[in-house]
Amino acid sequence: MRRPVVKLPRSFYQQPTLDVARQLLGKYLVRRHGEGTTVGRVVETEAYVGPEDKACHASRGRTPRTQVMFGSAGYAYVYLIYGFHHMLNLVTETKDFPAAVLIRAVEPLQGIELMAERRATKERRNLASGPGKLCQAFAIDRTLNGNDLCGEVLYLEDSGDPAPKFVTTPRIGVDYAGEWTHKPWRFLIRDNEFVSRP
DNA sequence: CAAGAGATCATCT
DNA sequence: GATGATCTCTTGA
Repeated sequence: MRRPVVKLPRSFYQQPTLDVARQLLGKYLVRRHGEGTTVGRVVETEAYVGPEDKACHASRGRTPRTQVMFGSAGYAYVYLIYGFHHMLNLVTETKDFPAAVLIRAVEPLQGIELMAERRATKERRNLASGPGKLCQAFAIDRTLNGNDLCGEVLYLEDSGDPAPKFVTTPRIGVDYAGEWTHKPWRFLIRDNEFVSRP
């Protein structure tokens, strides 16, 4: 049923972060796990771009937490926020330039029962429509921080679909970031019901 | 449906 | 010691 599997290569992540964030829309997020494989179509992303971007964690310099973002492209940056929720980011661009794309929502495609179990809900629309929700549904936590996205555990696939129509908005939850708060660096597939919010 | 509160902890000052 | 790149539940229209 599924198309030829084309795992996104490292060169994909080495592009400018805004391009990566846009091109990720419509791609498939694949998570392999002992309990089963889960797959979702990326419908919402956000770009965090470099040391100047006050919303980007790396704007406060290189720390133990942010060092993954300073590394090479094509690795996962996963951290815990609010003491509850994990966030999945994909490191982009070049070594020593700290940038990443946050995956904010996916449309569940495969392993839906497993997601429903982990999320304790059956509503397909509520399984992965938010950055914390999708990490729970896909069993993504800090143990995957620094994980190679060109490996076998967590990676993106080209869906083969044409690039979807999309819209942009300011990023969510970064009101503290001054002028950077308003950058239209959130990307979402237009009229998609699986986004975290319109 | 909108708004608000509370949950809970790794990280950095 | 403060603070989040959030989610869920409760309240009240």
